[in-house]
Amino acid sequence: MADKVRLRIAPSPTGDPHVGTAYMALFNRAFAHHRGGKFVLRIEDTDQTRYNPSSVQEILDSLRWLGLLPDEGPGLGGDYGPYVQTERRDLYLKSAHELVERGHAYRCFCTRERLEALRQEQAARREPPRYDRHCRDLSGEEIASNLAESKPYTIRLKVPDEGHTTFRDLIRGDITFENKELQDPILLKSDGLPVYHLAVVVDDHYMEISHVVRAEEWISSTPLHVMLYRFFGWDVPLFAHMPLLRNSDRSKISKRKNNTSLKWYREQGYLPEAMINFLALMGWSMPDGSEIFGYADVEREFTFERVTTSGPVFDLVKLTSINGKYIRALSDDELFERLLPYLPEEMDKERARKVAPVLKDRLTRLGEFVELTGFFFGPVPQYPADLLVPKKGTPSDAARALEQVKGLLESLKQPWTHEDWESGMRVIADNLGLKAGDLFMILRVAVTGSKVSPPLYESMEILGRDEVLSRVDHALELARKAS
RNA sequence: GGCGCGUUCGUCUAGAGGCCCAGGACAUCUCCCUUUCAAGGAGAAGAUCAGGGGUUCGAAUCCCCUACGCGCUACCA
Repeated sequence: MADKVRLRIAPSPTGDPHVGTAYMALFNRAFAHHRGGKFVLRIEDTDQTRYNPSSVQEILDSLRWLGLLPDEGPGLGGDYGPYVQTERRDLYLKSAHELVERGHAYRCFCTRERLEALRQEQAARREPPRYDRHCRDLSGEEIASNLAESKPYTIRLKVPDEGHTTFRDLIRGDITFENKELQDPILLKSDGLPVYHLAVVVDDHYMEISHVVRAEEWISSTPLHVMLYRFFGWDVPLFAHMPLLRNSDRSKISKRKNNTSLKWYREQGYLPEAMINFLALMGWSMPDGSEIFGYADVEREFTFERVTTSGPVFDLVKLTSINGKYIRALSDDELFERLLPYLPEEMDKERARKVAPVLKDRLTRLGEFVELTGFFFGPVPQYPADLLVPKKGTPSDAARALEQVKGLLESLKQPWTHEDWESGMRVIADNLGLKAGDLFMILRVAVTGSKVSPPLYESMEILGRDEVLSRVDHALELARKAS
């Protein structure tokens, strides 16, 4: 066994970059780098029907965003390329035929129609669907004549019908399958492209992958892979099957029941470091029990012994909570910088810079900033007059209060801070028989258009005297009309 | 159906025979702080460790059975 440590992720470019890809990238990369090895990206695009051309770039973009870029891969260089499977087809073709020559595989001329009919018969008889090995023992003449007629064929593995295959999983221990349970799977499709099982083994061998770390869903096909390694006469890598991320109903995580696109998380304003932290908590834990930690910690501490065997539910609520913690840990300047990509072009950036710190404790995603701060950047949103009315009061109470507040604010010159007007406000409240809180609430609604807002003092200071006064005027008018 | 992998608070998990009548985090609830909402602080509630058998002086931890969940069972990956 080569002493080099090389790990890989092998996503299919079939759609949006998947959260599961990030999950696997995290642990593969952390382990590889922990051991001073390499982390490789390989694109498994042998299914042309599901191929999506923009996908490779998006996978790369997402990995870069998360800080999980591979050392080798398409567009990244490396000595084991090409890193895209369709560019390696000759290798699979050659390998498959090599297996045929050695008697471990055979050409299958069965048509899809025959296979389909077979499946239906089996279903009708309530038998498990499996290939009947129709072409396994074709005579030399039959094969030759089929070939002469250029009948399309696939190549199938000749699975021994005796014995069993065992492999060691670094997370789960030894796993054994009876060979007779395996069908003769197709290795090479009739279009000459390999099926996953062939491609993954050939590539992992030639790319000198030392540890195959992938999702649990691959356990069932691992004996097949092990068989291939042996038939080829290659060293078998080490395997580790990570638990499968789940929907809340415990089924395998899916687009229908979860946001699986990394693009979505980025657009929503989840911080990459929060994403990593959350993903690392799925099926793994720090030896010291800490729950807020970064990629460097994972890289330093990762071991397969600490990986859980049961599939964790992907809980957006917890992710969001972690995200909030990371946002709060940002300095004001950092927060503003991070916010920039989420702000509309026409937004006043200097004002946004002042607003950001005020929002820090209230933001759970960067993408929330705009909706939470609209009143800072445009007119107050429409609100009904009775929003201004104190709990046990009337519209005319509100109007009276606003008149006095207006007078107070007008008497102040710029620049102004809340120290300038706060005591005056309390006097007004006293005079009107209002609680200070009630009066502040009237002002809050006048200034922000809502009973729920960022802190009043800071908001007013950012808005400035003139803007606040005009909003108070507007509120006063509203209250008077309603009186 | 067959095969495989799993099963500790609602969720993520700690736990590798006695430290556990099970600890932490998120969520929930209460209180404090407070001009709202948050944030922060302090508490509460929440798991007969899936169930049943063993092994052992002693089991969440080891073994067996059952149940349940999930995965695979494609010329998808």
